[in-house]
Amino acid sequence: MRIVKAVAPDRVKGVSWPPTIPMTVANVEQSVEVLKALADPTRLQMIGVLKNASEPVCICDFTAAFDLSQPTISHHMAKLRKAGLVEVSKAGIWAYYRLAHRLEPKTRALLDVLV
Amino acid sequence: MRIVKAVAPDRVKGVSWPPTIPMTVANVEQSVEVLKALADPTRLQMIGVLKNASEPVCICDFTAAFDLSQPTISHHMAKLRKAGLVEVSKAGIWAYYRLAHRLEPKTRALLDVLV
DNA sequence: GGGAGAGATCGATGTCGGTCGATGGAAGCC
DNA sequence: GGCTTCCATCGACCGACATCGATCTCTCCC
Repeated sequence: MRIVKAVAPDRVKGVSWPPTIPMTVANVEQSVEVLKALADPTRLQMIGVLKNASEPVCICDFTAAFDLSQPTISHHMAKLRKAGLVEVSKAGIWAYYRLAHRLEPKTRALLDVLV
Repeated sequence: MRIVKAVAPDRVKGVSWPPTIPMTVANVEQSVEVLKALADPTRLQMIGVLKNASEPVCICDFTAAFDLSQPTISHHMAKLRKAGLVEVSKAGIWAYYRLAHRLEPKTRALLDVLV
């Protein structure tokens, strides 16, 4: 526990203790993008399904599983796609989604913790 | 790769492939709360600073380090506090923040990956 | 008590994000 | 060609959120 009186004299804003931020700006931005993509119940469960699935999953199954409209499901999948978390492969009428093969190691570790 | 024609007949919505969601609702909600708290550049950097700090950090240092107003910094810290990620200890005039000691193991692992 | 400084809260504002209905485009079937 | 189905996109709506100035509370010091 710090003793306040002892540090009071040299507590000048931005001078005594400029906290060193231990990440680069690019690093933070990239992490935040992934975190934002995962910070939604629907999308997190989607990722959970895809991570545990042995084969790509048809998006119509998500539409059936979640009580949301088809555009909303598609919107969420698009977010995951834009974040680089999932990939899509069209097969005739259907669209099959799976986790991206080439995930950043950090992202992969994140998913291993979460799901 | 799936052969579409072969699966077409039994692709009935919600019948053939109800995707099993491998997490409980409570689990998802708790993870999403933490992810939302971290899915902001300012807050993620705050957590990074606190995780690497050997001592609690005065919030005035964050106000000096980030180019944001004092209420905004306070608002972000409150979010981290409500998510259970940080703890505050008042010492005289100043407020010192640190990572919560009793973090969920999953949350701890999350921070280890991120920061 | 009175002034000064730190930090939390309030109220307002602008932007972002989740959701839906409607529409569009592509593939399969008659 | 015409119809159907699946899926993405668009436009709109509404609630959530980041940000700020103003204010309040608390503590310290004179």
